[in-house]
Formats: sequence, structure tokens, C-alpha cells
Amino acid sequence: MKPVSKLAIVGSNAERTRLHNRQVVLGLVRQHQPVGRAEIARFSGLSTQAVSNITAELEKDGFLNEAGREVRGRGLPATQYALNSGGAFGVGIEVRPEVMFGTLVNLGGETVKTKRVALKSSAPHAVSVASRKMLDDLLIRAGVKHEQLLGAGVVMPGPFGDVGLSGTGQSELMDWDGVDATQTFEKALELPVIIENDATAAAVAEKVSGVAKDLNSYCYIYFGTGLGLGVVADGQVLRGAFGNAGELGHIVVAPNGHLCACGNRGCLETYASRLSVRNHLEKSGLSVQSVKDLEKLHLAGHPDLASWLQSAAPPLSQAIGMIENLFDPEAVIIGGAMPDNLLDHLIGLLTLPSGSVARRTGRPVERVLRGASGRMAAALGGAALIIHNTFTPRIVARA
Amino acid sequence: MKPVSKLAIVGSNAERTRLHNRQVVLGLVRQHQPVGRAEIARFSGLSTQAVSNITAELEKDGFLNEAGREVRGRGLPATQYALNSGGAFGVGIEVRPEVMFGTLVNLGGETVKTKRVALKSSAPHAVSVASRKMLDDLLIRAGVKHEQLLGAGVVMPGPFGDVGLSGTGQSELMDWDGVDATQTFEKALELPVIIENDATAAAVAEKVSGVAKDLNSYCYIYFGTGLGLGVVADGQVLRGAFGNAGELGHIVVAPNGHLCACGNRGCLETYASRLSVRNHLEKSGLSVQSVKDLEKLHLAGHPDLASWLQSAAPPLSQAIGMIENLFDPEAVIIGGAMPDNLLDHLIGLLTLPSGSVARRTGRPVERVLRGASGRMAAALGGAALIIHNTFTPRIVARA
DNA sequence: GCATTAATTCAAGTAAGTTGAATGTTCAAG
DNA sequence: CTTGAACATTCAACTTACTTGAATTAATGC
Repeated sequence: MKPVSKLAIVGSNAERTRLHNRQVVLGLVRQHQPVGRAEIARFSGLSTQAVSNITAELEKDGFLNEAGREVRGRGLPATQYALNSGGAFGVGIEVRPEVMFGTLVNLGGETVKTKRVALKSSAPHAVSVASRKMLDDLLIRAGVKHEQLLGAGVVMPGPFGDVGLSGTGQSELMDWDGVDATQTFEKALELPVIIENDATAAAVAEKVSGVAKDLNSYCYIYFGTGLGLGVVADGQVLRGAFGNAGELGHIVVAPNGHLCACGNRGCLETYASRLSVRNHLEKSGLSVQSVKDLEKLHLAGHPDLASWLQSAAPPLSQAIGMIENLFDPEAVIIGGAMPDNLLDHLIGLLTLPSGSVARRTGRPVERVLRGASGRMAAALGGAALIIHNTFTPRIVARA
Repeated sequence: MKPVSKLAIVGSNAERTRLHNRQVVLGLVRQHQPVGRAEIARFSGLSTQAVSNITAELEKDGFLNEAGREVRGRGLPATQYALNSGGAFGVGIEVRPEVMFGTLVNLGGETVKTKRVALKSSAPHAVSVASRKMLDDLLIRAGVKHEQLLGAGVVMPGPFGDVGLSGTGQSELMDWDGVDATQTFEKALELPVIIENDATAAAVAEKVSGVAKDLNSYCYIYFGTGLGLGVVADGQVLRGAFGNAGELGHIVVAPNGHLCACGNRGCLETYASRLSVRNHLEKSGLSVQSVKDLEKLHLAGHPDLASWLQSAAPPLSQAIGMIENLFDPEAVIIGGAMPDNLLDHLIGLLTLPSGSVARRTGRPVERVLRGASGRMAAALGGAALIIHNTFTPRIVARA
């Protein structure tokens, strides 16, 4: 097991200051583009001169482009700047036991190319070799050079480390125990790599190109193999001391409820998850394998699916109330490997508790939103993590 | 209602860099004292020269003291530095409807003086005037000058803003609606002020002078008027988008369970809180007002108290499992306005779920710890927030 | 036209960190 | 006992990146 994180915060210097300010400026341009430099200066608290220098550097590096001039009232019209979407890219890679997804996303958060590769083996060497192959293919098809990549976000099944959920029957990858995944992929891809779980990645995907664009604190309920929760608080990803935060599936919502594979009773996952739909439908002899299958059943208005929705909504509502009370987010997003219209239906059935800190007047957004990234959410999220990191300053620490 | 936080991250410059590095150095000294400058340089990544300059400045400002020399093997013995506990102080103020507590805490986290004042009125003007009076009294009794104060942490009953928990019968303060509490206290105390809720304050108190000294990610279950959760993640306090994160009391632990004042059923607060003990004991005609009363009953081994403990432990265990799964903390701390031995007893009765990400091998600390700050936790926490802020760099943002 | 307003650039100034050489101290080997 | 290696510290020169104030440019309004 990893030792308790001895988070050591690192000192700053001129170089790191510049890095921070580049991120600040880039983030402000993303948020307000097209925008002039004087305005960026006002937002950031930097001098116009500093902003000028930084934008010049960012333009030289291909992150920004001039975007006309804005004449508004008197004075010299501002030269406006906008993100140069095609200037840099992030790769997202989702590794599952039998398949791997890849996504190439540009600075603007737009998906440029995607790829799906079947995996013969989920062992480290096989996966990392396949990932590089996939990356090269994506780059060639998109006409993007390796130097334009900011990094890769790899989404792998958690929980990470030596934890107490091993009996949950989660389809973990083989032979990755004790392997430094970050290093393995960094070597194979020749890129900086971030390893993340699906829920967190999906959450960040919504920030970069989905419904969370204007949110800074929100939670994302992810229907994956299990049920995960991705948390973004004040723009920062919440990982927990051991990187396993957001294990929503094994929250107990009903003492003495359904028996869960983890040994406990009443886990949320036994009511609301892909596993639970599948089990529910199997009782009627229906075998559902893919998202498409579910979508068909839902469009056909199958009664067994409807009854599952009815049974899933209350526990999920309860969990959302809990999340609202604990995290006080601007919104809760629901998404993942489920058909959009099924999720919409489910959201419609929720009865959110009225006694929650989230029940305030004049909310700018709905309490519950449906994720916009569809079933590619995780892979897209991997790339989004990279993009997000280029825009978001954070305190530099080392283990 | 406050609008959705438009978190705007601010640019950095040489001055802010120095501020950051001062905090880094101060934090490292606190953690490793007594410690030499070369060692601080290694920990922080700064050059020895920079560390020398910064320690000199910190010594001049009264934050650090030389603390002898350490001879270890060859080479010039390092001049060691340690915190100058008496060099600076933080004030903590807990405001309750009828009473106010004050604490003066030094840089080392030690409580120097405390005071209790009855409040005739809980209206803004009366409270702020009384707070200044209390502060001045604390300073005189402790022989501390106003200039030595780093700031004040004021703990007030939440939830803040216009939220949906107003029907919970929580004893809120009068006439504070729409009042800018921070400004009110800053004016009265002539100090920088942080407003915080009791649970978060108590959590930080444990970091500064309690059982969380070596923890960076942990949660604190606070028995106050209600039941709150303070969360520290990677050394940073989690507040939520509207400052109301950690509303643990109204988490539903039993669908269709006890009716709660908030209108929902099965809230954790109806099982495990001071309110719930009081109600439980009232059924037998016992009236418990103070912590002392509870302590006496517990020492006497009163059967009704024992039965409450038995009934409170399972829902609380469930909640802790949930917290572990969602936040993945290094430990969960339990404390607040309850007798220590009662809490210890309660902790002994917990049956923590085995299927939790917290159930890992080789844990350096227990999963559940009892808070060390006793019933002054909140007021102490207010001061601790100030001290903590002196040691902890964070990304500067503005609304 | 001419004053006003505002963005931008220029040039000089400043704060703070880094680097490499010099200076003390201590231990250990000869 | 002397000498040199190992470290912590300091000194002085250097570098980076931000700030400041004046100059420049380009609109608007009268």
C-alpha cells in the first residue's frame, strides 16, 4: 500500500510564477474569449504589461490566436485573443479488461478523433504497447504531431491500491498489482501521464466540454462497471488520501437491504447501476449486454425496465440528497455508460429531499443535470484532465 | 442568496511568491522543528540562500527562533530553527445564541487564555461589540498586544445563506440575515476575520493541536447543535460552492426512519446527536442540559444512556462507512460537545463496514479517532483556522 | 479639429530566487 | 596532529518576471 501521502508543498520562484500566470491567463481566455489584454489584466490582477508578455508567449507557443479588435466606446480598440483550439491536444485513454478507447481532444475541448481497440490481454506490457499503437494511429488520422500533445489521461478501473473492496467482483485488470501505471504509460507514450478513475475523468470532461463549463464545484454520478462519484471542488479534483474518493456504489442506502457482492447489505450499487439493471432484467430472461440494447428496450417502453427505473429512483434520490448535503455543489451531474434518454427518464423520476442545503431559491442551474459526454465520457475525460490541467493552476506538491 | 461563486484565480508576482514561500517554510518548521535551513531547502525545493533570507525575515517578524545547533556527522553544524510560539496569536470566537466563547491560541497551537461571555442579545451589533470587549479582555489577561494577532476565526451556526433547512428548528442567530458577518467582525475587532461553521473549525483545531497533526486528508464528525462534518482534503478545507458543505445531520440513514424536524425521515441526526440523546433520555423523564450532566450519567452507567449508545452506533457506523467511501480520508475523527469518555464508548461500539476503501492493510492510524479538543473544539477551531492559514499556502482567488 | 478615453508599448526599476565561489566547522583517515 | 572530505552557510553576481510611469496610438464626442 502507498504510505499516507506526505504531502510536501513546494516553494515557488520566478519560473513557477510564470507557469501559474500562464495558466491563469489561459483559463481567463477560455472563459471569456474573445477577450482583450487589458480585460485579462483586470480579471487576473496582473499588470497589462505582464499580460502582454504572457499572451505574446502563449501565441508564440500556439495556444492563443489574435481574434480581431473590439471597438467599444472610446479609446484604442482592444486586440482580442481567443484559444487556438488546434494548437495543442490531449489524449484520453480508457482501459477496460477487454477493450481500450482512445480520444484526441483539442484545447477547445472538442473531440477530434476517437478509436476503439480490442485487447487480447489486459496485462501491463500488452496494454501499454497497444496504447502507443492507438495513439500513433490517432495522430496520423488527425494530422497532429506528437509534439503538440500536452499529455495523456489514462482511465483505469479503480479502486487503486490494496483496499477492502476486492470481493466486489469488479472486473479489474490482470497483473497490474504493484505496477507503476503512470511510469508504464509515460514510457510507452512518451508523454506526461495522469491516471484517474472513470467517475473523476467524466466529471472533468463535463467541465471542459459539457454541462459543467461554468461550474466550479460539482459532483458527477458515473454509471460505469460500478457506480462512482467524481468530485470537483473549487475547480480542483478531489482524490482522497489514497486516490479512492468517490466510491459511491458501496454507500449503504438501505440497512438490511439487498445483499451486495462486497458483503454488505443495501449498497446503492444494488439498486442503481448497470449491474442492477442487468440483474433486474435477467429475472425476466432478458439479457442486456450493451448500451444499445438498453436504449432499444427503453424506446420500446419495456415494463421491466420501467419497473427498474421506479425502484432505482428512490435510493438514487436519497444518495443525491446526501451528496448535496455533504459537498454542497452547484449541481449534481448524472452520466456514464447509459443511454441518454434512459438517464433523462431516471432524472425525471427522482424525488429530491426538500430538506437539503441545495434547496435554495434562485438557483442559476438545476440541481441535477444529465451529462453531455455520453458513453465516451471516461475516455474523453482522460483527455479533459490534461486540458483542464493546462488551464487550472494548483499548488505544486510532491510525494 | 450568494450567487454561484465565480471563482477567479489571481495572478502571482514576486511579492505573492514570497508570501507563498514564507508559508511553505513556516509549515516545514512547524512539522519538523527544530530544523536547519539546508534541510528546509531540501524539503521545499528552494535554494539554501532563499531559505536563509526567508528564515531571517521570519525571525525578524517574530515567527521563528534559533534553536541551537545540530551536530550530526561531518560538516558545519546546522543552525536550527523552531517556531516562536509566543510570537503571534490567533483568536477564536464561537457565537451561540446565548453565549460566546473566546480562545487565544499561540503559533504553536497552544491555548493561552479562554473566556466565556453570556449574550443578552444575539443581534449583530450586540454580538460584535461584545466580541471586541472579550478580545480586549483576553489580550490584557494574556499580556498580548493587538499587533501580535494574525486574525480572528469566528464560528457561527450554519447553514449560511438562504437554504432549505430553515425548518429544522436549529437555533439560529437573530437578525443576521443579509448582514455581512465578516465585515461586521473585521470592523469591530480590527482584524482579518474568517467566518466558519463549527464542524470545519473543529476539524482544523485537530490539525493545529490535536490528533490530526500529521494528517492531510481527514473528516471530523462534530456533535454540536446538529451533526456536522468538517472535511480537510490535501490540507485544504472543503467548503462547498455556497459554504454549506458537511451537513451530515440530515443524511438519510434509514428510509422511513424517525421523523426529523427537517421534514425528512431517517436523518442521521435523529439517531446520533445531542438532540437525539436528550430526546431519548427525556422519555424516561431525565432532563440533560449540559455536557457535565451527560458525563455524570455515563460514569454512573445509566441504562438509558447505554441503550442510546446501542441505538446510535449502527447508524453512525453506516455514516462513517459512507464518509470513508466518499472522501477516502486518512482517518475519521469524532468530537464536539460530548464527554470524551462517552465518545470513546461510542467509538468502541461502532461496527465499521468491511467493504470500504478504508479497509486497507498497514494503516498508520486508526480508522476512527476521538477528537482531542473537547468542548472548546469550535472556539479553538476558530483560532486554529487563523494559525492554519499562516502555515498553509493556497491558491489565491477572489469573488 | 480638439479634448477625452482607453489599450498598448517602451523603458526603467524592483523584488525575489538561483548560482557558484568562498568560508567556517566537524569528522575521519593517515 | 595534520590534512582533506563533507556540509551548512554566506557573499556577490546574475536572472527572471512583474510593476510603474511615460509615450504612443486609435477611437469617440463636442
